[in-house]
Amino acid sequence: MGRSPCCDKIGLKKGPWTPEEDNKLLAYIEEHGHGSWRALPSKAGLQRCGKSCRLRWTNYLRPDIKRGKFSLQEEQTIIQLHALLGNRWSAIATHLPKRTDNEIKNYWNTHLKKRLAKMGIDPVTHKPKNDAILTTNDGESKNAANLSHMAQWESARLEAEARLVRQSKLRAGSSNSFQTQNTEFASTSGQVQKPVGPAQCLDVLKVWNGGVWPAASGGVSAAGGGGDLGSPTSTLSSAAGVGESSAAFAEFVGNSFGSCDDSGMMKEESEEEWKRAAEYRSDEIGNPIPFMPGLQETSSFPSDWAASESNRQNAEHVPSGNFVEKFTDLLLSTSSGDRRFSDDGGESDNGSGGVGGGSGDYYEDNKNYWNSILNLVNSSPSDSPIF
DNA sequence: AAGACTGTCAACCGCGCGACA
DNA sequence: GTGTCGCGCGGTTGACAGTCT
Repeated sequence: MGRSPCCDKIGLKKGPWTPEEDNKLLAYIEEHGHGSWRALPSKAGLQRCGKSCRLRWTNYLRPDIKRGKFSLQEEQTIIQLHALLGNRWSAIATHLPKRTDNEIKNYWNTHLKKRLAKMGIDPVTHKPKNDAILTTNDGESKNAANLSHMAQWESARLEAEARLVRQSKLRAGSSNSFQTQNTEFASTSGQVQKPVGPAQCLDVLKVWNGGVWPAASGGVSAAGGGGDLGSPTSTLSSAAGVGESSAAFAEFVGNSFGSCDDSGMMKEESEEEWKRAAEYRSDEIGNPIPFMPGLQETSSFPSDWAASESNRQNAEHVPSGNFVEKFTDLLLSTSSGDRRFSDDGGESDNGSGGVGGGSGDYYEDNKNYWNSILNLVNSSPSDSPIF
């Protein structure tokens, strides 16, 4: 229903745009704005459908488009946001203001997806392809299975919540409520009672940032939602379960590219670097679990599990030592310049290489990681359809 | 040198949604 | 309540360029 027939008209040109057509379109939009896309072609003297004009404008002619190679930072952003948002390219594009969704989508499909796959990461789920990873720890297979299930469930639910947020944002107009929205959102599933604004998904990260680090906070804290944070249905767990593994991975990958040039652009050929990153991962730890630190030790697990002393011990059995420490070490060095040897004293712990001693730091590092995401989100345009 | 193969990316297609009559 | 319009989104295609054999 409601299908626009505009592109079915006979006589409309398809295919590549000529410079003349570009000029016509540019000239018209500069003078009149695009107005109704459907009406534009005839007004501008173009034998194109409005849809084609809109695409040409938004993907190519728009003056604020940045073309050329993606920077390392942009790559990281894409991977992180893809982990959180999936194939919602327009949402991702709002965090890369000078890139179009089409460009990001193409870049993902032609570069990033393949690289992730090469490293054994499922580019869809952002999990290691070898699910046995999750079951290698004694007695953890059940939790892992539940977790996987929850992650899928949460992913779907996050989608719905994001939609609600988006709808409410539209209703609220382009108000300045972005920074002032409540923090109720992240508490429990089914509690999207107040889809009042775009800050709610952001609050997921804020709550995550604020209180879900069991070891660091002495248990699943109650930021925003009381004990419900540990609920298997919390949005939080979605962000953690679905997002963090890949996000952590993204950070790792990004940081493992020490060969960026001064402009922040990745040098050719990063493929080799990715390979090395993969080798690093497997060689150093012999177990890829640390790529999913959040899955192992965060509120993705039910709170009772996370709070349980025995399970916490299990969590500490997660081989989060060398890799995680190196990972977070790298992470810190990237998110704030090379600070791995600086102020917070992280290096001393990292240098120890001890798993147990690094546990608290591990949570801190995860927290830092999500701080980076949070910063990313906070610095994103306020009209982001998602955040 | 030439054909085959692969990678890239602009553009198209189909669908869903909100606004509106 | 229903149908139409207009738009935006994500998936896919196909032309072109570069690389390989």
